[in-house]
Amino acid sequence: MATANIKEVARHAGVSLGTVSNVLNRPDTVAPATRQRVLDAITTLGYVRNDSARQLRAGHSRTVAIVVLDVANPFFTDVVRGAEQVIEEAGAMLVVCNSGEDRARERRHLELLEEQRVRGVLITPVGHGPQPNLDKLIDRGIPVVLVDRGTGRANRCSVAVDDVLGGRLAMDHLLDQGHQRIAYLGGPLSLAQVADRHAGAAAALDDRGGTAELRVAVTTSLTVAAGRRAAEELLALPVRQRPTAVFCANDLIALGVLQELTARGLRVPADVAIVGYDDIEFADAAAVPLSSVRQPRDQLGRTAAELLLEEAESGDTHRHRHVVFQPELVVRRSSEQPRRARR
Amino acid sequence: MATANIKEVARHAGVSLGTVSNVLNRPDTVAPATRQRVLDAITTLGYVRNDSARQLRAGHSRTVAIVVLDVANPFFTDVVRGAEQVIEEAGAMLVVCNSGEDRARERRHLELLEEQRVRGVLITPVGHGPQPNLDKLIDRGIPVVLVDRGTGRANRCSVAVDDVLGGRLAMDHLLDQGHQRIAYLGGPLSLAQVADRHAGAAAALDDRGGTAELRVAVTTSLTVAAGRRAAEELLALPVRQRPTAVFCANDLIALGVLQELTARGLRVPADVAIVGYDDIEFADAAAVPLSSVRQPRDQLGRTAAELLLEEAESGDTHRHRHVVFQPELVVRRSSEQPRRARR
DNA sequence: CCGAATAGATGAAACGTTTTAGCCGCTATA
DNA sequence: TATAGCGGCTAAAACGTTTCATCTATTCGG
Repeated sequence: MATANIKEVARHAGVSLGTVSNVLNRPDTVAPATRQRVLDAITTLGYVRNDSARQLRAGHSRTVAIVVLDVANPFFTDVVRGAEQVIEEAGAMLVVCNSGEDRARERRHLELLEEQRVRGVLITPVGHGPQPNLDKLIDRGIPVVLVDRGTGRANRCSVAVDDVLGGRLAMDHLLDQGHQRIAYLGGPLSLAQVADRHAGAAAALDDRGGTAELRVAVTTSLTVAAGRRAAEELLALPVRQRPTAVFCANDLIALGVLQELTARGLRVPADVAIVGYDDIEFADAAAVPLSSVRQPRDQLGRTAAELLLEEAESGDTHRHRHVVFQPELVVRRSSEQPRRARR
Repeated sequence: MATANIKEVARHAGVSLGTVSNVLNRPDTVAPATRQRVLDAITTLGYVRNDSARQLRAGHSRTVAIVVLDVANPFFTDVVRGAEQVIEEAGAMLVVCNSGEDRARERRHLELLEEQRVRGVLITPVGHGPQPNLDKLIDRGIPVVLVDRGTGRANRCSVAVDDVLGGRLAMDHLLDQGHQRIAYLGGPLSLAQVADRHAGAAAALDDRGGTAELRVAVTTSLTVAAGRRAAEELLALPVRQRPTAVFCANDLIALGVLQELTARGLRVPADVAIVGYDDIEFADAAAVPLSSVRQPRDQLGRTAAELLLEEAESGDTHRHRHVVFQPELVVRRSSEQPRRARR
């Protein structure tokens, strides 16, 4: 069906085009009788606003985008749900884009979003370092809020969880359990989350000044499959060098490690202890319930969305803010085995 | 920055407006020298196409939407990834909308998508029965493909997995294990998936003609939390009436049940056997690895996207198709306990 | 060397809104 | 009675593209 437009509605109701627009946008400025006539015309013609035309006129759309590293990662789905809630309350629409930890895909998405003149972008960027794409958006006046990534940059807001602290918490815990050979599993290191959590762990180790050592095994991504492969590598080591505990950059990796170790006959935590990160819903339901560093996921999303809307409303008067949440260690069976001296 | 438009580019390059458009859309029709001049102007001005204007002209956008019941459900995230792949290859963009099993939100999303004149919609609808919103979209010429929902309807394509068969597989398996009191956990029943899986289970029971019984416990949603609550209810039953096996409408519920039962001191599968549905990645990593009915998730998404694009291209000549995949039972520890007569 | 074909570029119309300036008829005020 | 103010409405411009009919050189075949 050739969709009816505002002009046909006007003709059908015997009013001018501008009046129909007023009925739609400022109903109180038009007399009740005419208003009703217009509304009737709208329903009989099945008229539906054309958003392209509105946007064109307005100069920007009413949608907000969130670009995440992995749509299938429960951490991000929770962040998305938090953001969604706030955005929808504001009458806007949230579209979810998946960069898949791939810079090229991220760039492509940002280009498309820029063409669409989106109202704003929430993003967990793939890399750290300079981000020309994001700067371009900001130059164009599109608000950008960094999610799960703190920054000192003055030209954008951010919400984050203190990943260095999170790394510390996990490492301190494992050291407290007496572990001497510990591995950090995660990657790619270009992800700031991965790097920061490692930095925290390394710092905790340093502070102790003991003989414990931290080996790093870099994975290609933060998925269950990557965790499985990483576990295989650990198992390939001579037993005397094999870590007695692993700290994983996220829970998906931890679950992969757990699966692979168990499949190969090792016991968790007796042979190898595991601490994950994110405390996703499935951590608690795992074969051995997983210790994990918990992040306030949906609050992260909600706050990010609020900052974005605030910036979009207030325009130039806006002062960028950087919100940092504190993580929290949740200890479960995967790391809790009481143990004495370890060798 | 006031964004540069095509006219300024034209002026800057000393050509007409139409020529710039040609450079953008049909580069081969313009002389190399001018083309280069235009391209230079584009980069120096930082010109970015305005998609609203393009859409307005074209009459429809280049984005495709997928409306899912729950963004945080791993089943749907996998479907989304499958669809995404196909859509992006075609140079379009996939936006993910979350109905949250809520009819009102679903309707709101569809209205917004209609206003946006999206190229097409992939959707797992909340209810069964007539779907006026979808029919409206179709009337307007927007292709709709039903995901995970077969239908005899002639005015749309669909991809689905045979849920009745899936229910049968699960039930047959549990009956084979000698269970006599079995519960089906899932809801709301308005979800066709939930209803069909139950129908399959009931049919399997009928076919046996034995004394086994199937109790139904309806949950409010398909989440881990709902599963926990359902398990509590089961535990409230007198022991002699308590089911010895439960078949869950999806894996999230199954994981919730597993968690709650374990927390209350029951053993799985010794005291209660569990079979889930979807075979999500975490089923295998659960405390007790979960038996589950596997669905080809990303193929579901891929196929749906392909059907949609096909319809969008071919227009009127399109013949609607209904693709049905077969599910497959994956037996793991949660239901595998060898057992004799059961009482 | 002429007419026709052709490559390359142009100008204007169209897509469907929102917004703004202004018009008309009426009432309240001076 | 003249004027200002106001509610209700209209007409037209503007947003930034794409497309199509048209125009102008240039080239080609004869």
